[in-house]
This record gives sequence, C-alpha cells and structure tokens, in this order.
Amino acid sequence: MPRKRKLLAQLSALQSNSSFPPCDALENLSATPDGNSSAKSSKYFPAERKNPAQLEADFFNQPCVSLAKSFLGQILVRRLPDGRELWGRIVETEAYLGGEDEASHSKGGKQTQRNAAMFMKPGTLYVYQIYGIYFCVNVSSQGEGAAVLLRSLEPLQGLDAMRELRSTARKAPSKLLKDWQLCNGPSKLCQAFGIDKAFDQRDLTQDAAIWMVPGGDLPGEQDVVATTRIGIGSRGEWTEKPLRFYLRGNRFVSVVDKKREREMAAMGQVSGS
DNA sequence: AGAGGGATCTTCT
DNA sequence: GAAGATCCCTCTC
Repeated sequence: MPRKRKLLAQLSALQSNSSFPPCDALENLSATPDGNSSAKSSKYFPAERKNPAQLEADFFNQPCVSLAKSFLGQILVRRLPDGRELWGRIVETEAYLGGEDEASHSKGGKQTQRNAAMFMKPGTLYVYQIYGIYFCVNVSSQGEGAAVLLRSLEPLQGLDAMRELRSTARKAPSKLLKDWQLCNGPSKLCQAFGIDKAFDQRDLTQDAAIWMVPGGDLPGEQDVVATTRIGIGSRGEWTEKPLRFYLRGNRFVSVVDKKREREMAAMGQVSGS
C-alpha cells in the first residue's frame, strides 16, 4: 500500500465513526453532537449556539499586524467528527500584508484561485498545501489580501487525539510525541487539529467544526516578541521586517529568537519605569 | 547541536 | 518546468 494512501485511510478512520459520514466537509450539516461525547457539548444550549463566548466578526476585523498580535493568548477550538473537542492556545503568529509585502502569496495584490480566501472577509480561513505534503492555516484580516498565519499552539485539551493525528504522519510511530512537539509549527498544528484543504474559505464565526474563544490569560505588550518571519527566503526589505509574533518564554513556540529577546530586554531597561 | 537532504504535488510562469 | 510561509530523519562534529 502506498504511504500516502495508508495515511489517508488512517486519518479517515480516526476522524469518522459509525454515526458520521467520513467526509469532513459534511460536518456543518450535522452540527448536533451525540450528547455524551464531550464534556463541552451543548447540553444546556441550543445547537446553533455552540459557544456563547466565541470570538465574533468584529474581533477579526482589525489590521493585519494588530490581529496577529491580538491572536496571541486566544484559543482555537476544533470539533472532530466524533465529537471530541481540541483546544489550543495561540502562542505564535505571522502577519502577511498583501500588496507590497513581497513574502505574501497576495503580493502585488494578485488574486489567484489558491489565495482567494486571503481576499475574503476577516475571519475567513486560508488553507494551502505546502511541499506537496503539508498544510498551513491563515486567518484573513482587515486589508486587501492580508492574512495571519497561525504558527504554534499550546495544546490545552484533546492531547490524545492530537497525538494520534500527528503520529499517523510519521515513519517511526514508536516514540511518543512530547506535548511541546504536537503543535509547534504551522503544519504540525494543522496535522494535530485535522485541518486540511477542506477548511479553505470557511468562516471562523460560522463554522460548527472550528472556531475561536477568548483566552483567559492575554499577554501584555512586554510579553510579545516581534521578530522576522520564518522560511520566506530572500524577499528584499521584507525579509527582515518584524512581522512574526510570539509569547516570550513560552515553550510551545516553534522558533525562538534569543538575540532579539536580549535586544528587547535591553530596550526595556532603558525606557522602563 | 547543527547541517543537509528527501518527501511529494499543487500552483503559477 | 520550477518553486514552495515545512517537517523529519540521518550524518557529522
């Protein structure tokens, strides 16, 4: 059996159970969970109101950099077809501004079939495949063609399911993944949360399978490190712009910039009160 | 601890 | 036809 086939089969088996169709895209049509499946299920709420505290359209309607920072500390929630809920706290993001931003898929303001979601209303997911085998997920922000890449999450709930989803994609399933290895990278978090192309162009404020809720522990300005983006190659002046944001000292961040953190600490000493 | 390469395929030129 | 907002394994120091 070819490796890819095998992976797809495992994923499909994991994500579906007897009462749900295997196709992830059908989740929206059957939003009612089977009562006893999840502690967070809507036992006391109408089915259409899955969470009263979820982040709404006005939150996502911010300029790109502002949204990228505002995401830090907020919580991404994913409900799998079997009813299990995965919770992850966002600890690392990148802003892709569109237009002049040479590193953005929407550079030059160019809209293509692939990046169409970047031009849709704030809160729309942009999911694309990278290197033929992985996925990355962005959230559209205010601004033409602008979006925020989700790079790392701190896993909060559903870690067993995340480990299963992550492990299906590796050669040596023998060694158990540590908690910090589950979601510390843009494609790792997509694997762990079962996010693929089927989520492209979905609306975070309208979807029954994925949404965000406000975090209880939001960072202050001094807790956020702003540094260069990862993996964008040489993009002129845009290569060095501080458009990546992460929580200082958080062990679930994918790439730590010690040098930058020292610089910021020094600045803080000078201007600190 | 760090460097290097392979996997794998859609999208756009 | 080539590149790509990555990850993981292996080799070397």
